[in-house]
Amino acid sequence: MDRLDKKILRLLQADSTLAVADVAKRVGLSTTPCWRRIQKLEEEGVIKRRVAILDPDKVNTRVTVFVSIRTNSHSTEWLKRFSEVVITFPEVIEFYRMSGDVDYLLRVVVPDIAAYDAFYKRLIEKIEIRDVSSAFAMERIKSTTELPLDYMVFDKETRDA
Amino acid sequence: MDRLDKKILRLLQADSTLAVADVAKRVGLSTTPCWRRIQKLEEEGVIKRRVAILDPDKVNTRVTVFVSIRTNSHSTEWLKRFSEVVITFPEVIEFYRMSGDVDYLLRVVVPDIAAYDAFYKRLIEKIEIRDVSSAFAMERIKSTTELPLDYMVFDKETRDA
DNA sequence: GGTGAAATTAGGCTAAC
DNA sequence: GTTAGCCTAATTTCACC
Repeated sequence: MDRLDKKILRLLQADSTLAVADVAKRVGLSTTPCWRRIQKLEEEGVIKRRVAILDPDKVNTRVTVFVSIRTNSHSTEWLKRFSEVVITFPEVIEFYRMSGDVDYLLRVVVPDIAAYDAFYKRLIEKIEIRDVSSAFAMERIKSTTELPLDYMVFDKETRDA
Repeated sequence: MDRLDKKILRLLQADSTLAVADVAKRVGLSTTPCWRRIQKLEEEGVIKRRVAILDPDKVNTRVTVFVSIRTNSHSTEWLKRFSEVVITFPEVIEFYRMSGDVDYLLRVVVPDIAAYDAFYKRLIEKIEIRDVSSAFAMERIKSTTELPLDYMVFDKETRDA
C-alpha cells in the first residue's frame, strides 16, 4: 500500500459509487492500474464491503442510546450467552467489551424512549443483567463510517497480511 | 414505502454491489420497478450514500476509545467552539451530545494507546476541556452500519418527508 | 402500481503495447 | 504505466397488463 492506495481509499470511503475512471482521474492514474489497485485492496480485505447508508430518521431510528453494563460477578457461561443474545438484537449497532469501570458498552438505535424501554424489556427477558445504565443521545453532532487514514503503514507487505 | 422497499433496503444495507437485477430477483420484482424504487429511495434520501467499509486493522486503527466529557460550567461560546474543533479530528468517528451525567460522548479510533495519548494532547491543545474520561474497548463484539428496519413506517408519505 | 422487451450508454474488465 | 476495445449491466423508453 502506498499514497495512491490511500487516496483511492479516501475517495471510496466517502462515495463508493464513483466510477473507476473517476477515481483514476482524481488520483492521477489511468483507469487500468487504478482498477487493479482497487481489486487488490478488495482481495486483501482492506476494503471489506460496500454498503448503502440509510437515513436513521427515514427508517424511524432517530434515538441513539448508549448502554453501559457491569458484569463483575458473572460466570464465564453467562458471559458467553450474554454476547450471543445481545448480538441477535438488530437494534444493537455496536457492542464492545471494555476495560475499566464499565464491562460492556452497547450502542442501540430505536425510534423513541418508549421503544427503548420495550427493547430493554425484551433484552432482560432473555438474559438476566445486573447493572445496566442507559444514556440517551440528544444530538448527533458527527457520525461517519470513514476511518482516519493518517495512521496507514506503507510497506512491502500489509502490516498484518 | 412498503414491504418491498424494506426488502430492498435490507439487501443494499448489507451489500450495495448487488446488481439491480439481483435485487429484483430476490425481492420478487422485475428489474424496471425495482430500479425505480431504488431511485426513489435515493431521491427521498432514505438511502443517503453508498460507501466502502474498510478493515480497521488494515488501516491501523485497531483501538476504539470512548471519551466522556462533562462541560457543566462552560459558556455557549465555548460549546460552539468545542463542537467545531472536535469535528475536525478524523479520529473522531462519532460525536454525540448526551443527556444525563455525561455531556458529550466521542468514539475515537487510533492505532494504539500511545496514539490516543497523542490525539488527546492535540485535542486539549486546541480547546481547554475540564472533565474528560476515556474508556478503551478491549474487543469489538459487534459493529455494523445496518439499521434495524423493523420500525419502518409504511404510509402514503414518508414519515417526515 | 406491475411486466417484459428493446435501445442506449456508461463503465467494468481485458488485451496489447 | 498507457490506450483501445469488448461486453456486461445500468439506465431509459416503450407497449401492455
